[in-house]
Amino acid sequence: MIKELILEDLKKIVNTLKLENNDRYTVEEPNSKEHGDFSTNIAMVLAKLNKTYPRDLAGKIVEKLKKNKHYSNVEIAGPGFINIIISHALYQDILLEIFEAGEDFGTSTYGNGQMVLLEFVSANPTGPLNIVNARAASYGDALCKIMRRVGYTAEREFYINDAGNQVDILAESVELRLRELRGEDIGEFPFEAYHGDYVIELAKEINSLEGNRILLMPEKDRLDKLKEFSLQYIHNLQKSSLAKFDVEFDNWVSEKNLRKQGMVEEVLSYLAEAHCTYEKDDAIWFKSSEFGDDKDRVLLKADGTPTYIVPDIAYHLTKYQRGFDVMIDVLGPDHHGYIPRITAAIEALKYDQTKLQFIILQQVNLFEQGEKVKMSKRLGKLVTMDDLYRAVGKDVSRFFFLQRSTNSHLNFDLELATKDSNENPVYYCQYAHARIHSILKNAKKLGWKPRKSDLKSLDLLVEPEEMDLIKKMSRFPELLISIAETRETHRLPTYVIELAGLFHKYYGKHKVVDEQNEIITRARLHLIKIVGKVLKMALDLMGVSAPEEMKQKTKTTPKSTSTKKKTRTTKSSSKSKTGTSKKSTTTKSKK
RNA sequence: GCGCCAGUAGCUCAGUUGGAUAGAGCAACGGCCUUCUAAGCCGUGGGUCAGGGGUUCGAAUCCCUUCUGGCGUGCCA
Repeated sequence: MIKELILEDLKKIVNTLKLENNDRYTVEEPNSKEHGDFSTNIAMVLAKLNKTYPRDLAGKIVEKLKKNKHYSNVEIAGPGFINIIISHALYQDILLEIFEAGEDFGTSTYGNGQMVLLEFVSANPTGPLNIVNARAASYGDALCKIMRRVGYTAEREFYINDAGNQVDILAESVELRLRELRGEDIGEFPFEAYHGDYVIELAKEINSLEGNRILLMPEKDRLDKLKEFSLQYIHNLQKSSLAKFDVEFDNWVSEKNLRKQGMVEEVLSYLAEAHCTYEKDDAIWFKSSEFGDDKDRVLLKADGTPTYIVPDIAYHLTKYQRGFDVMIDVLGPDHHGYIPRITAAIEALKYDQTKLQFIILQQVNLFEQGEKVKMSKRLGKLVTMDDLYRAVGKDVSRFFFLQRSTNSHLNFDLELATKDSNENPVYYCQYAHARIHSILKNAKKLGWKPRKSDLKSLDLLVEPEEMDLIKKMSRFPELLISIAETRETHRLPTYVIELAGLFHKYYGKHKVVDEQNEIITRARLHLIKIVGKVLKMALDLMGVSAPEEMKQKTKTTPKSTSTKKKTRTTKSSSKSKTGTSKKSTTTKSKK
């Protein structure tokens, strides 16, 4: 909001001064307060072009900027930066704008209604969702919400690989467990089979519903029945895990259905028609190396069955056929080799490849007692999304996952998160929101509720901390746009932490409710109420709740052994017994 | 071997796409609760931005190169 304003003013000045322009200059928020509220490098960028020195050019621009009432001070600094201090009046106007925007604050038409398809999670239906799936769910859902907010028409889609080799193995695994359950000796459980406990649970479920009826069926019927049952069971399992995270999908696409519709054969014939296939060693190959892949890929195995590539290509063709402008695949870390294969096919079939984009979510490493937890689906050793939910809950998980940029590995210390969640920034943000509501409640007791007529006295807000809050809020709309553009959702949690921090600071320094001064109290109530709304909006977009009061869990029973309590007691004891603190410092200095 | 990603404070990570003295949380240390919720605030210490070279007014950021870690490189999905 403010940035755009300054950029516009600069543009006008460039015109009136008849400067050569390359539009390369920017307006930034300097990290040091001494450099003003905003600063621009325009003089440095345009100096050479206009055959002058940065500081000379800056002087001319500053002269013009100074005439604008929006800026209370403008000065030249360093090699030719122009530092701008925004007037209180402009901040107050912006606060009013934010108030008037209400629930629509941050919404925009930036996306122009473009149709976006977000595919994420898409886990194999052979087991419960794991930690990476949880990360994908948190990411995809948040990105979808943000993109909708800035004017895209976005849909969330889950592609179910409910056909192929892995499903056969699942059915066989279940059968073995079922036989075992009914007292048969199955020998050693095969290495290839799925070892997770959920397979045993699944078998129990079948046993209680069907007894040994299925086992008596002829082999083909038996496996089909087991397959069908298992897929449904696991699908429900996955769906319920997602529901706990408040993640819902708009579409579920089944590979099995695509195959039924003859898509596999269609893709094979399309590629053949495009002269992109050949036969070798009894298999049909795709000349993907001609389209940027490392090597050619098998489409149809020697045994006549298709590889996973074929239905996956088919699936992506349906995305194109459904008319999306942008299609985003959110993939796990082990799937980046998959990208050139799919894009090769898209290119071979002459679809617009630029519409298909990929986001790779890097690995999630779990740590327990300082050691990395090895996870293996095959061996059934995995930490599930449900485990995570039980350990830390939805809010902490989602916040945590969103905080990291997609292409950095994420180390998740499960023990730490389970033991004590105080160090989670989630609480810091939620607490800010709860504090605001608490203040509003207290003001209400005095009969002071924010009224529309109070808006006239917003000019009483002049404290630097108040300006900081407004400034931070004013950047919310552009932040959402830039997140939608870059798909970097991790910038939202960062923003919330910053805004919450500014509020906590404000809270510490200024008392909002001043019984002696109703007018200023009312102005401040408006301010914090708006801050609360922006916090809530941002948290909503992340799928994190914004409670109006915090459960005071540290102040409960004396039995409670939370770390916070411990640190507090040690602190107070070191206060009273100075000896202990001295001891600890000496032991430290020895190191 | 080749490809993708990463390497920033003791730990976990940001760093507004090339800007000024590199930040936050946790951990450590010191202070602040008869005052709107101390899950908070204020202060202190902590850095060879993996190493080297280059590009320019200016580099954690861009280019080259070396090292380290993760992943991929299936007629598995």
